[in-house]
Amino acid sequence: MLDIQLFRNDLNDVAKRLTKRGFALDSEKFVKLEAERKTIQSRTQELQAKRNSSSKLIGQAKAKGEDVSVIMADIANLGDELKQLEAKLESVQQALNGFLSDIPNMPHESVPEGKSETDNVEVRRIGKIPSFSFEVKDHVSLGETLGGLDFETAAKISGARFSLLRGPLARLHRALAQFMLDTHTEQHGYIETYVPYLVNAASMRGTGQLPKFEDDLFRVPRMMGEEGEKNFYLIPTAEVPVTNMVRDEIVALEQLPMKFVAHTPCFRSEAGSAGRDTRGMIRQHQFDKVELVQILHPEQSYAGLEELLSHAEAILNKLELPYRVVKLCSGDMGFSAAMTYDIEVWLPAQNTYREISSCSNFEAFQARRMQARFRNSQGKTELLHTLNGSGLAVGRTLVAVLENNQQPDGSVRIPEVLRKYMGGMECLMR
RNA sequence: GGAAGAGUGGCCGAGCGGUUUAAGGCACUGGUCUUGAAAACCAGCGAUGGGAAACCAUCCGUGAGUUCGAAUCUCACCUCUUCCGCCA
Repeated sequence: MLDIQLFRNDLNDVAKRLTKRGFALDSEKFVKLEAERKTIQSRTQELQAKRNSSSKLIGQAKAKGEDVSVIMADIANLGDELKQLEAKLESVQQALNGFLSDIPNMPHESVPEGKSETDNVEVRRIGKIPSFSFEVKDHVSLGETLGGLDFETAAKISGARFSLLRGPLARLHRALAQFMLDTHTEQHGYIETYVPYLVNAASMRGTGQLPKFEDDLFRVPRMMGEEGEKNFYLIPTAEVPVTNMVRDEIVALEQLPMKFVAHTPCFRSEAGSAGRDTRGMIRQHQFDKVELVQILHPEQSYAGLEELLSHAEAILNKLELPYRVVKLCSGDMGFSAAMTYDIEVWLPAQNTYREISSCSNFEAFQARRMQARFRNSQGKTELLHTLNGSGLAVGRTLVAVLENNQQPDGSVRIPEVLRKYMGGMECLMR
């Protein structure tokens, strides 16, 4: 959520900056709602003040044993009017809040302008693209050759967009996650966390998945009371539970920066992705990811983003996978982000780079929704900044490892750093 | 699932219809004292919204209700603690 003060102070500027990311702000609606809010709020508060002072007078008069009927008569009808006004104010404030909740974050000044991913800017390419003297196989056929990558059984058990791993491939998947966690905790200073995979609606609102993107989520009904929040949601990323650790908290300055890493499954409905990446395990309803989250002082957030990006890159470097870093243009960024770098890994079978990590600075956008604050050096509360990035998507990393390390006979060389997690195995073969 | 108890500012904790304008303490900030520090003493110190400011409003787990007036009374729900049952 953006700061409502920005809208009050310079609506045109906000509208202009949002246009950059392809969002058309309904300025008129804001002006109207805000004017309504102001009128109703001041009238409401006026009546509340009158009620308060009259009630106090009654109390004092009664204590002295005086007659209170005159004061009582004076405010006889106040209650009804107040009740109506309070209800009205509540609904206007909700409308205003809903209006703000649907507005995406504003891109940082340095974000390149653009409409789609074709306008993204390549920052650097690292690693040498492997050349093969034979026809390269994609991970699906490599899985067939090796055995242990089974989409048919997964489809039987669950449906499309699920995968099932067996044997050494399943172990390699686990090895990747272990390796990532160990690297981030031992070398990059992150605290390992284990978090819930089912979260409430408030958490989803906090990080920006709700109210706008409910279709992307799996909702788990909860048969409980008549009222209240009856649903759990499966997390689409560990960003949600981890970032929400600071929701409704005021943390001490000394606790910053906070750096957390979590390995979790991620669940996405992939609504609207029909027909995209249907082959293989590139786009699944369920996949594992090691996620990096940083909670920071506002002045440190952009340095933090570069650092976090380098942590994700370190994994690719150690795995000897070629990749490139791309800075997303204004039109391609996610709803809550102010700046995003994507890391794309080289996939030989597709002869292209594919996203394997996305690292974003949300500035105070999520923190404002979450009321996540710290006490600054003046002792005042101030909103935190939040960052997160994949470090990395485990399934896609598995795909990249398989495809980039394939041998003419269909076997796969295991990268040096993973071997200790594979019981010393150097090669996957049938 | 059953029973009992409890949720109050950054933390602890009093308050159970009207000087609560949320006591008191801890922590924190400033000051006095001191070579410096500690201690002691003095003062300040919650959050959110509105307002240029004075100031006003809201907030005592959440939501409804009763009342001129609710932290306080009523109802529902949530969370936590203890005990019982079940269970990986």
